[in-house]
Amino acid sequence: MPPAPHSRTQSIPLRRRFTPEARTDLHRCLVCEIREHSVCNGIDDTELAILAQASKRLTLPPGTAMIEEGTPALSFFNVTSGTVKLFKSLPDGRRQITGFADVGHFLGLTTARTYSFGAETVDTVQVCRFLRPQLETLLTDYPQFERRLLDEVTDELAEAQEQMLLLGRKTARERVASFLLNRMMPPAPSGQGKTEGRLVSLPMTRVDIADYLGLTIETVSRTISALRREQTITGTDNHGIRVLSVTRLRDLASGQDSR
Amino acid sequence: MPPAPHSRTQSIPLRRRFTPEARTDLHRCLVCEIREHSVCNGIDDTELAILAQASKRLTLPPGTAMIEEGTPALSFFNVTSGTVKLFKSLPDGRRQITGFADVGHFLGLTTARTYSFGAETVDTVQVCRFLRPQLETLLTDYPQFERRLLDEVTDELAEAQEQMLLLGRKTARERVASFLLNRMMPPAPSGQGKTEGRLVSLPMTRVDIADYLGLTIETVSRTISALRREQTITGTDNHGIRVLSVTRLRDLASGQDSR
DNA sequence: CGGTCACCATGATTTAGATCAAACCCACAT
DNA sequence: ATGTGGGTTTGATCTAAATCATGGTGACCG
Repeated sequence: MPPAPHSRTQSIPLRRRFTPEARTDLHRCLVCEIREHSVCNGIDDTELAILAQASKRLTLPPGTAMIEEGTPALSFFNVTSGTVKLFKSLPDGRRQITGFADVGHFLGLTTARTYSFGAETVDTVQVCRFLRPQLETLLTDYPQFERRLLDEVTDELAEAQEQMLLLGRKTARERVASFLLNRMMPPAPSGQGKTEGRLVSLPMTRVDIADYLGLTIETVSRTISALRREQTITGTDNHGIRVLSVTRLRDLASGQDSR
Repeated sequence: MPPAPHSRTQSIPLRRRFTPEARTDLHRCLVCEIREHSVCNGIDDTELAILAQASKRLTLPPGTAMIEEGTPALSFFNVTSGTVKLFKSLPDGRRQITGFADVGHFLGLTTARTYSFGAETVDTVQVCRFLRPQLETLLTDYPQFERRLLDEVTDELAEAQEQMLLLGRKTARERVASFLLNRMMPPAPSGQGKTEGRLVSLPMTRVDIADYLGLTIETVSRTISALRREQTITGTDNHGIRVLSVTRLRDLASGQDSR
């Protein structure tokens, strides 16, 4: 299903002169190491200048509110480093984190006038921000960009369905196991394994994990302790956990609990 | 949205020659009363023949398995009447219904080789089926079709996030109230109110509702009984419920419980 | 018309996870 | 060195919803 290149492209003034700022922006996109892992991959190398001018890079400290629930939907972001949490809240303060947007993921897409969700940085985050009208232009001018975005949203929806299964039907143990599994880093580059076990990336706090898994911090804490006790995971540091038995964790996550 | 009987339109002016079959298909799309409420709206009136030839209409009895989890993703469907349930399951049989696809909604979209979810008809359902390659063609040839689909998926994702909030953080009462609210039919066409209260469309069983809300059938049953007892809803028929106080239900759904 | 079956309601009891309550750990500021 | 505060762990108790159990209702059928 390779999306055929579409030649509907409106003549784009490529030979236009760039402001110095635009030139650095172009450079930014050219050397962007996550480009091929994001929606930006939908745009041809030769037309990166367009992309660069449509977006602006920002660096945000931990705990920055990027999107406020209910405010006008003006921006679209692409995460180039760090982790952002997306969430929805109830009037009394109960909160559900609906996902973590890591490197290469987008956020802020909506068809509504206002955002129906909030977004806040977990750690230091770099994003490229697109304003709404500029995103619209990219979508109509670059079919491959639009196609790429469609694919991303489709994947996002599949993940959301998986999370609904977790929230609606899994036990606390199964939820935590699923979570750790999902956040496992790719296997170490072979050769010298630093330590035994695969690393899990956990930049967020227990509160965030609890709000993501539909549990309380106490239950999350107890469950992680239990997994540690029974040697499924190790690591005393809260944000650095190692999976000792991936298969065991997989069994736990899908309810094949032997214990 | 009662699916009005197709009015037999007479001769349709055709510019090109179609096979007889294609001609009936074209007719089907031309008179399709839900077209403007679905992705098909992305295709121009003059090019409906393309759309008609890319799809096939099917009528399916209640309880038909349309999509089996894990099977090759070959089809894409557009619902033109009835209700389809989408779900994911765990090895031991626990099931989470991730959504109900009603008239105008699509199902079967994925970037993966196989479906990660199942789909089964709730009542008698009519769908238009597109095969994968044909869908791909439509997407690349008709940017507005693709855009429309992107918008649909984006909305779907927003709904999924709302459902995650429900599953992760709402009480049983709040879940049932939210569900009834979401499935309320549009307000009666003014004038003579048939009976008091707004009708709720519930073609599915208690088991389905429970699997959608992450509860057991007993809890769903008890909760509906309680709402009836306290005059928030009426209707003794299981599939025909009326909302007496929409505002009350809205308060319940968002946790502003006065009781 | 009596029997089977699918679906629903409701009561009694159990339990997984929430809530309540300390205490600990560690970075950092005074 | 000593508080101070955010984040975490662990234990004791409570409770919302699950589980277990029973009966009802109506559709369909030989």
